Amino acid sequence: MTEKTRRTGRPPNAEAGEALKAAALRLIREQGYDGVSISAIATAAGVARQTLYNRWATKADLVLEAVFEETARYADRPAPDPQAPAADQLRVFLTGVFAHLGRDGDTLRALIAAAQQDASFGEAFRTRFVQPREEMVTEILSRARERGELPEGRSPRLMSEFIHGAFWYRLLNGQPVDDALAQEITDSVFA
Amino acid sequence: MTEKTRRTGRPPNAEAGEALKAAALRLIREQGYDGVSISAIATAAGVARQTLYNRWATKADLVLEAVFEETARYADRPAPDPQAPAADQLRVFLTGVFAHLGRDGDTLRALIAAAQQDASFGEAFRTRFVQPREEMVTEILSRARERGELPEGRSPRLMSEFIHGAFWYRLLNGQPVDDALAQEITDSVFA
DNA sequence: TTGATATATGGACTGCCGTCCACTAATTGC
DNA sequence: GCAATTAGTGGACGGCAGTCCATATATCAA
Repeated sequence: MTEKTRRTGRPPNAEAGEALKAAALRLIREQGYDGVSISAIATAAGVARQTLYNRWATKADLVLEAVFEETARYADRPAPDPQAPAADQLRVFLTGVFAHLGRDGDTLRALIAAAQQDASFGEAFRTRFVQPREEMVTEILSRARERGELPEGRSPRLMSEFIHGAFWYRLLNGQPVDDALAQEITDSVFA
Repeated sequence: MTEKTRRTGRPPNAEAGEALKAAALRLIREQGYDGVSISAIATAAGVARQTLYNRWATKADLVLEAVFEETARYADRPAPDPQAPAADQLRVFLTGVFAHLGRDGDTLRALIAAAQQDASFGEAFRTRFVQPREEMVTEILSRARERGELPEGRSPRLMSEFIHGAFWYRLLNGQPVDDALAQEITDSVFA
């Protein structure tokens, strides 16, 4: 259904898009998400403000894409060894996620806030960011269930919601999201 | 330390404050939190914009106070019977909280978002709203622990974080926060 | 070459925010 | 009554958001 290649018209300038994403990440790390205006990003990238709007509807959409590519570049997710004990898999996974939050937690908090204020961005954020991570945990727990490592009466889906809820709650309330929490969560789920 | 009564000067017009809170709640229910500007609230209340700023630093501070008084008016919290089984206490408490979210969940989501964007409001929101509710659950679970109703190896504090995290996560991701979730959570905590 | 199509730019415009100011109004202390 | 103090009003200001537009630019199709 979708046209992969446009047949005509001036092609988008790829450099402009890359410059915008790079400028957004740089400025936000320097001045915080809310301290950076769309105008400032466009100016820093050396393009017109309208060019940014041509690509993304909001600052949040731009930043989501930039963060997404950034994490992919650093190969953020070493897939957990499916043979290891499920508790270890979960702890390793959470440790990795929490380490990322230590670097970009403020940006993620800002994106969660943006998702509450803009329904269309919220949809994109959940689809591209939230659900995949929730499913990774659900999958670890489902394998654990099959191998009898997860105590009876615990639904992988509900446990995954609990786990994500716990660190969202900590993140959004300014509490530490660290290795100790990863250990506590893991102990609690498999106890 | 704080002076309770001012000795001199024109006294604040109590009606203006009440009119602002009432107008804020009414407009937000009609048009959504982000659809209502500070100017619109002041206009609807029939006062100058500066009068609103004299009382509250941000729209979020005004709405937090209005919601707070509103829930107090409707006597939102029938204290759970401390003699009942802890599982029942928890389920009743969660059912009550979730019913409130059905009415004002959108406003609460907006306040959580505002707390991420304004550190000073975040502090007030957590102190006045989040912590008291977290402590209520912690207390129910602590009593359950003393009476041997809470399985060993489960910290009331961590369980309370899990519980609140679970419904925050649902609320912030547009998933249902209903009686079924209250039942699931209760079963899971006491299973 | 010419026309159709799509992007890039700079500028304009409205609305709101947060702040500030001059002025008026209400209250207390002397 | 009068001065000091605080609250309320209306208006101004600069900054940013989001939208729109005229114009220039780049590419494809005929």
